[in-house]
This record gives sequence, structure tokens and C-alpha cells, in this order.
Amino acid sequence: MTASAARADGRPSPRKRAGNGAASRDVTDDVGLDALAGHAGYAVRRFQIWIFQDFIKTLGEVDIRPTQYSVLTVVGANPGLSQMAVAKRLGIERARLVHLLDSLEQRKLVKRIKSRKDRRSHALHLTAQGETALAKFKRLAAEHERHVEAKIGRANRAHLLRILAGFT
Amino acid sequence: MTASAARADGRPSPRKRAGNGAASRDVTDDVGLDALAGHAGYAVRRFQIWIFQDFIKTLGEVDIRPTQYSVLTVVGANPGLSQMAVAKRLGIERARLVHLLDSLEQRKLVKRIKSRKDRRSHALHLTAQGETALAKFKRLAAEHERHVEAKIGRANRAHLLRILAGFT
DNA sequence: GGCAATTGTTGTCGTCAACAACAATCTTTC
DNA sequence: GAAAGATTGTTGTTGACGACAACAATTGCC
Repeated sequence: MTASAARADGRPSPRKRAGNGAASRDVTDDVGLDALAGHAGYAVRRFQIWIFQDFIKTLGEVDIRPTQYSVLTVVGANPGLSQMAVAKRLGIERARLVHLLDSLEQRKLVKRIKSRKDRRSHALHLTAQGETALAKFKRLAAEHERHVEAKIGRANRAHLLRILAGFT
Repeated sequence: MTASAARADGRPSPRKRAGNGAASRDVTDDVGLDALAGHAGYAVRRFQIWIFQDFIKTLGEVDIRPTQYSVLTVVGANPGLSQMAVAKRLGIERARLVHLLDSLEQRKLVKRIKSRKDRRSHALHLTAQGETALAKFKRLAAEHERHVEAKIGRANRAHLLRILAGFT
């Protein structure tokens, strides 16, 4: 895999010569992108955008976005966590989590309970409504995962998860 | 419904299921996250954040962000493209590309040349300065790619690129 | 020639990461 | 036990980014 290193030296092979102004046709369909093909970040970025859009669409009927889903899942699996703990675990800032929880609490899905052991912190719990809602969200999320499988293939998805297991 | 894990797929879950309670002092280190472990989107998201941060840091000395790099690369490989063509190819909005190009043009890396064949559009070119700068950016980007290899392994990175080739 | 479509541009809105500051509350240290 | 320092939740700001809408200039189509 040469990636960009091999082409950094001189003029590579500009396959698609788009000469001056000759772009009036349908060049947009066929723009050489060789230089980006070897960049993991670019591929991952495009893939992540696709995945999130499918997730948002698939969970659209319940109006749950990926970040909200991750919060609900973590709180559901670990009731009583503090906001700090959840933020750290999900890699989001506690400042951001505040708004997330404001929204989720307003929708009666989670509740903040003042901890008596550390009166600075809030113990997070799902409401009863939140539990049943999360069950439905998980079904929809599983459907979304099937879309991913359909897109990149079952084996590839499994391999992808294994490769990226260290980041979860 | 206990909502403890996504049992949709009967994964044996050999992972780190933290014994509950034992971590009441430093919960942050060991929060059960099994429910998210099977979600491709979450892993990809975290990975993408890691990749971008490393890219931004590695290209920090030249102050080039991933999106800027992708624009420069495409324009460098396909001189004369219109803004619309670049935007379409990179999957960004032309409205957004305007600001990107404003910045890059201000830094004398690219130039907008009014096309005489279609006086609505601009033909995009790298400046001479932009060409040499891009060469350096590509060397740094290659270094970044080596960081990725070091993180997930050479073979895994190659496989990842193959899996996601359809999204580039 | 007239009307629809395209291109670049400007603007708004909402999401998200990164900081900074703050009050309330632990925790440490003397 | 009190002062000093750290932590938690909160508010606010900044900037990158995606999605949309509107607009003038220009082009293509009929």
C-alpha cells in the first residue's frame, strides 16, 4: 500500500485530466481520487457519516440520535453512575452530557437522583418508561446493524468490530 | 425487561463484564459497556475521533485539518475542477466549500480562476506554493498513517481500507 | 426570447468537540 | 479542625461541520 508517500515526490498520474474549464460535462461522476484512497481517516469518516445517517433514519420514528442512544445504553446497563463516570466512559465532555441529560430527562427517559454519599454528583437511572423505551430502541438499533451488514457484508462487519474493539 | 444487554444476538460476551459493586470507588475505570460493544457505529465513531485527533496533531505544525487536506489533495490531483465538482466528490456542501476555499486561498495554497467557458464557475488550481506545501502535507499524512498502523496493526489497517473501499 | 436549472455565495440552524469559568461539595494537608 | 486543593455539575463561548434556504449571475433548454 503506497498511500500518499509514494506520490509525494513528483507529479503522479493525473488519470482524469480535467483541463481548463473542460469540466462542463459530467466530470463530477469521475474525479480521480487516488490520492485519498490510501487514507484510513477519509474512508472511516465517510463510513461513519453513512452509518450515523442510517442510524438516525432507522431510529427516526423514536427520535433518538446515536449519542443519546449510547447514553441510555450505558445508564441502563450501569444504573447509578454519575454524570462524570458516564461522560468518561463514552468519551464525551461532561459539559455536553448536561444538555444530553436535560433532553432525556425532559422526555422522562432518565432521572437524576442526588447522591447522598457525594452531594455534588447525581446518580443516573432509567425511568420505567425509559426501560421500555430503550428496549424498543435496541430493536431498532439491531435493525440498523442489519443495514450495516447489508452494506459491507456480514463477515466484514464482524471483522471491523474485531479490529476496532479496542476503541469501544 | 432488565435492559442489561442487547441479547438480540446471542453473543457469549467473553469480554470484561465488570463485577458490579466492586468498583464503587473508581467506577470510571470499569463501566460495563457490553451493550455498545456490538454496535459498529459506536466503534467507528470512536475510531474516527482518534484518527482525526492524531491527524490534526500530526499535521498541527502546518495547521492543516483533515477536510482541508482532502480538498488540497483532490484539487492537486485534478486541477481545474469546479467547486461543485470538488464538493460532490468529497461529499461536502458547496456552501461549506466556499469557506474552506476562502481560507486556503487566503493562505495562497489554491486559487480560483474564473472559467471562460462557464462564467459561473471557478476552476480550482494549486498555487506553486500550494504544490510544494501539499508535498509536505502528504509526507506528514503518511506519518499519520503509520500511527494508524501502529495503533491497529498493519494488516488490520489494510483490511479496513479494503472493507471501506466503497465509501471513498 | 423566455423559463428552468446550475454555480457560487451568503446566511441561519443544530450538532458536536474543546475550553474556560463558576458554585457547591468533597478530600487532603497542615 | 480549618485552609488549600481537587472534583462535580453547570453555564457559556468558540470553532468545525452538515443541512437548508435564499439569492444573483449565468447557462442550457424549449
